[in-house]
Amino acid sequence: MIQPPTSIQQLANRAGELAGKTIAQIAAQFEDKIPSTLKRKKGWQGQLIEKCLGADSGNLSQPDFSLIDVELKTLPINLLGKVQESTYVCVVNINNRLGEQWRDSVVFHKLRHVLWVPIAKQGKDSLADSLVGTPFFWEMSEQQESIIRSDWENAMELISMGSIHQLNAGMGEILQVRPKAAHSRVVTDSIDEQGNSALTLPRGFYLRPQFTQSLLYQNLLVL
DNA sequence: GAATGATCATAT
DNA sequence: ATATGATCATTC
Repeated sequence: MIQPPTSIQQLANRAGELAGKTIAQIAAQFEDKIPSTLKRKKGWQGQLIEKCLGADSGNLSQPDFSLIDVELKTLPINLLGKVQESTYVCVVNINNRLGEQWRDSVVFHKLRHVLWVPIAKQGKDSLADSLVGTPFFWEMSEQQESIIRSDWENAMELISMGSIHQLNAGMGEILQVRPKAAHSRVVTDSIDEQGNSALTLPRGFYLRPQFTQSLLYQNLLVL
């Protein structure tokens, strides 16, 4: 068990050690068996990096490194540096904390300061050979915040009106809302437009790949 | 090929 | 049931 980092510098040092290593090299330190595919182990890579860096928040709704308030995100890319997937941020609070302010939201706290760890897959199924790129820190700028805040407020507005059924992945310039559940029959409590209790599919907030791609380009990726 | 909706594993 | 870690797979 690696201790949680007590300073940004300490985290930066640890993260820097990962650059240029393969997943196999990193997993070897923990004697972890590498899955042949992520098909049934979708969170495996992210959790491996968490272990290396000392993330201590478990599944609490707070940034991964609790002592320094930094969130960790792995960023799947290809060898050309192209982002391959959207980035999950957190669950959408559908029937809880309605009326909360942006700066008190989980989205804001998680995205305020993020350590991105790019991971490049070599081929179609070579997890072990995947290369870790140069990790980089990102602090949300005022301009970025205004867009993300607006995306968040628009989504929360619909939900508070009981119109979550109108929410779809096409909305939101940077932050979008998509299903987040074990399968499509899962339901969670919500309210309908008449204010009555209702059931709906759980949703999550995600960052569009276009946005994380721009962050990557701004940070001179070196593999 | 990108984007949306669906899904997988695990911890609490 | 709901939070974490996400990617898969079908549709557009």
